[in-house]
Amino acid sequence: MVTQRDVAKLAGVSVRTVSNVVNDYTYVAEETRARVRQALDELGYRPNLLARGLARGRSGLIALVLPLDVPYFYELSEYVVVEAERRGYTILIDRTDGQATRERALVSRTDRSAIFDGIIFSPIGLGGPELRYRTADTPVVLLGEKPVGASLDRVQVDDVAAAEAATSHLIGLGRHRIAAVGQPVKARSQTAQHRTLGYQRALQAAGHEFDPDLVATVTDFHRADGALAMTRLLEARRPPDAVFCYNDLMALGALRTLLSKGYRVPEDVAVAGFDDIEDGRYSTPTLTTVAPDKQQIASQAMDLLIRRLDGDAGPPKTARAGWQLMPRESTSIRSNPGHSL
Amino acid sequence: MVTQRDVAKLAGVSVRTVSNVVNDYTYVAEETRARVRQALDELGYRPNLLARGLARGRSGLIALVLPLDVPYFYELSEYVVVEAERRGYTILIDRTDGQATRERALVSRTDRSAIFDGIIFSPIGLGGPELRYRTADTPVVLLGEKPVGASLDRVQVDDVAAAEAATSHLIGLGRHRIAAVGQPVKARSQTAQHRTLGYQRALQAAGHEFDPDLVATVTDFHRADGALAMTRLLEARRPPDAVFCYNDLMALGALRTLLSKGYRVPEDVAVAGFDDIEDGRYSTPTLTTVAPDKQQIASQAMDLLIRRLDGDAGPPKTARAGWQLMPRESTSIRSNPGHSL
DNA sequence: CTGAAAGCGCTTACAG
DNA sequence: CTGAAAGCGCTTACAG
Repeated sequence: MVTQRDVAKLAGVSVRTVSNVVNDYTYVAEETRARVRQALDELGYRPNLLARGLARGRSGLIALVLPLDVPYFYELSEYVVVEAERRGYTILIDRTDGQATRERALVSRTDRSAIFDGIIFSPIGLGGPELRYRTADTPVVLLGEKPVGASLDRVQVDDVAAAEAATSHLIGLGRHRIAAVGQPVKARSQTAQHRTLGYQRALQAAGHEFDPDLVATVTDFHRADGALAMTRLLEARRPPDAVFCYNDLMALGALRTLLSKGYRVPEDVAVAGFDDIEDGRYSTPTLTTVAPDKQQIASQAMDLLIRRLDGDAGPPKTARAGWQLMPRESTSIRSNPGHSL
Repeated sequence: MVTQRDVAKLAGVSVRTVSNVVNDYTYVAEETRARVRQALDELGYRPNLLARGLARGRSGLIALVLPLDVPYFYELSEYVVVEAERRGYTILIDRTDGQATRERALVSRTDRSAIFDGIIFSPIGLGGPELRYRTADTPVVLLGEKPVGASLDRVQVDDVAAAEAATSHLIGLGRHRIAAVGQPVKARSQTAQHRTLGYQRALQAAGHEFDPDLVATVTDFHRADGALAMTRLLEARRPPDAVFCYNDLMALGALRTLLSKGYRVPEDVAVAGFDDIEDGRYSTPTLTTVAPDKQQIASQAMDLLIRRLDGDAGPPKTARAGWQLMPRESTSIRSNPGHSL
C-alpha cells in the first residue's frame, strides 16, 4: 500500500503538504501542488479511508439498514441514496430482511455501525425495548412506525388515514364484504395495527358492520402470504367481494390466487394494496394502491439525521411524509384490459 | 465516546488486557476478565471499528456493488449476504443502478471501497478499460460477463447455452416466429450478445431462418423496455408468436403489453424470460424462465474473493455457475388458469 | 505556504 | 497472564 509518507518522500515535501493536496486545500504553492500530484500519480496513491475516518472523527458513510426482500424498501433505498449523495454522504445498505438476528447486530456491542456517521433504520423484527438498549453514540433515524418503547427520530406516513382512504375507495365501488389482509400473527411494529384501524374507521364511517372473519392474519408480508390469506378468505362461508392488502406484494399474491381460481378482478373481487411498487403498475390488472411519498421520506430522514450530526441533542422528532391513493384497474370495472377485447 | 483506555482505568488494568477481553482471547485470568467485563458494561463500551480496522489491516467488510433496480440482483444479494456471513464477513451493499458515474466512484482515487477488504462487483455501465484502471489494492470479483479488456476474477453463467435452451423450448412448442428482446442499443457488457448468440444457435439447430426484424433492441432492462419492445414487435407486418426476453423484468413488461392488447398468453404468443425472479412465479400466467443458480454464484464469488484475501496472486480465474430452464404457464398451453375455469 | 509532531482508538510483538 | 510501547495511515493545531 502506498501511503502519504511514500508520496512525501518522492515529492520532497512533508506529509502535511501531501494531505493538503489530496484534500484540495488552498494555500499550496502551485509549483508544490504540481510536484505532489506528479508523485501521487506515479505511485498510484489512494487514501486509506479507515485512517482518514479515524483521524477526522467521521467517515461520511451512512448505513441504511432495512429488509431488502420487500420491493417497497429497495425502491425507497434509491431515493435515500440520491438524497444522501446530494448532501455529501454515501449510503451503504445493510440488508436485514426483517430478521431479528441481523437487526440485533446493529444494537450489539460489536456493532458494524461503528464505522458509520449515522444510521437510517427500518426495524421489523426488533421491538422498542431492544432498540432502546443501543447507546446513543451513532444517531439513528427510524423509518415507519415507532416500535413501542423506543424514543428516536423517525419519519412516518399516516397509516390510519391512508388505510381508511383505500378502504373507502373499495366501499365507493359498492362492495359490502371487504376483507383486510396483513394483520400479523404476532404484532411487533404498529404499522399493521394502524392500517387495521383505518380499515375499521372506513367501515364504520360507511355504516358497514365489522366482520372479524374478514381480517386475515399473515406471518410475513410476501406474495405467498397474500396468496394464502386469499385462499382462506375464498373458502369462508361468505367470501369477500373486495380486499385491501397491507402491502402490494401481498396484493399481488392475492391477485394471483383470485385469477388462478377463475375469479375476475375487479368484477368479482376488487383488490387494493399499499406501497406503490413498480410490479403493481405492470400486473394484469394493474394494482390500485396507496403511494407513500418515497422521495419525501428519504429527504426527511436525511434531514433528521444531519440535524443530529450537526450536534442537535434535543428530544426525538417525528417527521410526517405524504401519501396518495392511486386507483388502477384492480378496482376499476370499466377498464380491465385482460378481458376487454 | 468510551475508549479502551477509559475501561482500563476503571478496571485497573492496561488496555492490552481490555483488548484481550473484548476480543475473547484466551489467557486472561477469570478474575481479571470478570472485572474488565464489569467495567465494559458499566461504561457501555463499544469498539471503534475504524480504529480496529486500521490496526488490524482489515475491516471484515465486503462491498457488494450492483444495480439494485433489477430484482435479479437484489435476490442475488441475499445469497451473497448469507454466504459472506457463513465465512465471517459482513456485506454492505453499494447500489449503482448501472449508472456509470456511481460505478466510476469505485475506481476513482477517493474510492469508498478503501474501507472494504474486498469487492464483489456487477458492472453495467462501465467498460473494461475503465475497470482495468483501478489499482489492485482491493481484490475484486466480477459478477456476470467480463467487460472487454478487464482481467479480474469473475463468476459467470453460460448465457449462450441458457439462451439456446430457452429458445429451443419455444421452438418445441411449434412456434415459428420467435422474437428476442434485449439487445441493447449500445452494447457494453457481453451478456446480451451471448444471449442473442444462443437464440440464433437454437434457430439454426431447428432449421428456422433468422429474421433480424424479430430482434428488438432496448435501452434498459426494465419492464417499460420490455413493454415498449413488445408493442413495436406487434406492430410489425409479421408479428411473433413467441418471445424470448433477456430478463424476467422485460418479460413481465411484454406480458403486460400482450394481455392489455387482448392477446392470450401463451395461446397467441408464448413468453419466456431469464433470471427466475419472484415476480414471475406470481404473475398470471406464471413466467417460464431460465433460473441461474444464485446460491452457487454467491458461494463461488465469495470463494474467489477469499482466495485473494488469503494472498493468492495468481492469474484471474473464472468460475461457472449452473442454470436451469423453468417451464411455467407462459409457455404451457394446457394450464393457463386465468382462462381455465 | 509548509514542517515537525501529536493524536484518532485500536492491536500486537516484546518483555517479563 | 499482563504491562509499556510502537504502529496502523491519516488529519490538524501549532509554529515558523
